[in-house]
Amino acid sequence: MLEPGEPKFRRRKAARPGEIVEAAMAVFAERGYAAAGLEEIARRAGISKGSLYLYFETKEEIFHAVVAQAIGPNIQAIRAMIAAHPGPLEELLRLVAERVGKLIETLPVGGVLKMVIGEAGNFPQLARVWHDDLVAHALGALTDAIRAAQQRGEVRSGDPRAYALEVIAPMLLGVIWRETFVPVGAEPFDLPALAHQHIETMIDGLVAGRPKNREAAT
Amino acid sequence: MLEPGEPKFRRRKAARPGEIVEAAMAVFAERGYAAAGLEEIARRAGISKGSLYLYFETKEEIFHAVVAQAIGPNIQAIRAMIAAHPGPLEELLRLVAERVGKLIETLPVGGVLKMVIGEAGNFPQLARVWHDDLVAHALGALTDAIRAAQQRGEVRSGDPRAYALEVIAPMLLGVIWRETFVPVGAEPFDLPALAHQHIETMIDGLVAGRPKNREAAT
DNA sequence: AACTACTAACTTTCCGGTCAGTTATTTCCG
DNA sequence: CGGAAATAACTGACCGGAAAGTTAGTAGTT
Repeated sequence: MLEPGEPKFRRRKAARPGEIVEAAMAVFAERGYAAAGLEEIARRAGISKGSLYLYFETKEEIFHAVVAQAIGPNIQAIRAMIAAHPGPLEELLRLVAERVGKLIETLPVGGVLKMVIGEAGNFPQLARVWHDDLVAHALGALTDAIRAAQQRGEVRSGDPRAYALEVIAPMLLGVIWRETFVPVGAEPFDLPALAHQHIETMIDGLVAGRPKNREAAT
Repeated sequence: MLEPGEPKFRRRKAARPGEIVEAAMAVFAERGYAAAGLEEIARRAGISKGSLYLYFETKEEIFHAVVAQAIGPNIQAIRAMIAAHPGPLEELLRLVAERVGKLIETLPVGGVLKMVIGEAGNFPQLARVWHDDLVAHALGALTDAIRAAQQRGEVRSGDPRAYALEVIAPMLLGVIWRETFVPVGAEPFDLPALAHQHIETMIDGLVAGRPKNREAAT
């Protein structure tokens, strides 16, 4: 099991926190906060439970780090989308669909989303951070873009914030579906295809003075 | 505190199970499964912890009862909608919007939804029941209606199951929003209004050979 | 040889579950 | 009809296990 010259551990102070957060994200996503054991997080991170406490004070602090880490890259993606949206709304929506469709396929955002939803009652400050730093930004940017398009006469009237929710909801629910029901035998959704189809539907429903597509594009 | 003739408890065998399930639903919805304490459930139900075990074997059984109870009335609502859908798709969609918009305002379905999402990893059989008995029915019925409308040439081509998800997603996400982010200060959505606006948007996007609304209706 | 990242066994706390005893209610008998 | 005996709904103190958190000592590293 252990080679003679093989040390039974290595000192790698710098690399530990990242490894711990990554392992914790996986376990939290699978089990939820309460049912996630520190022993298992430590095992997956390749260290002992005691070592966790060299880098984090409590379990809750690990949880915070996981949520914070899940926010970071997404903020980047949102800023990038905002920066690229001066054109007509159609373009922005298609861009959103493509980016979001790919993001949710790759990043483990689904598991974290489940956690935040499930633990919002127990850790309100966490839900607040997630909302203020990520969700409100994303929804706000989209709302602003839709409101601007309305003022240009490009989009029908109606609550722009509600329109923004309508745009992103199927993708998010698709992620939740994948995490919740697919493991118990439900038919999965092709998320990028869903995103694409939904945006085309919404464009035909939203955009004023535009000939409707007869066929949904591939 | 206690009047002389006032008994310190009453024997009300018949009424207990319902009261327990109702109290448990509230606590589970607030705290999630693991963080919900039997002591608190008992307190809110007006009995002692020991009495819980006169009516349920384990905590998990209480949890199952809560989920089952949350499914029941919704199944009724779905069957009613299916029964009333022979007309054109527009009518069905408006009916769905109205029913769902009202259901989610009144029933505590949001809390249960949170639970099922959050605990799907720990109780797969629960997620399976929820899916098979409720979600798959609802989505399937809507998918069938959309597919039929496509065959009548009433609705554009595309994956009908994805269209069904697109239709219901904003309402569900609105409920999740209310349960997750509104308590920490997020702007709430007017759910019936959201449902109505979304259906009108989807109709304009989905239905073929139909003049588009210029204005979103009230 | 000094330093400290790291481990593993330990302590503490909490909570689901149990049970012996208590009290409201019903039944039965005088 | 009234009071005592029987019944079972109910309580609350207790138990055991699991998991968060601690620490004394070990072993890589410099």
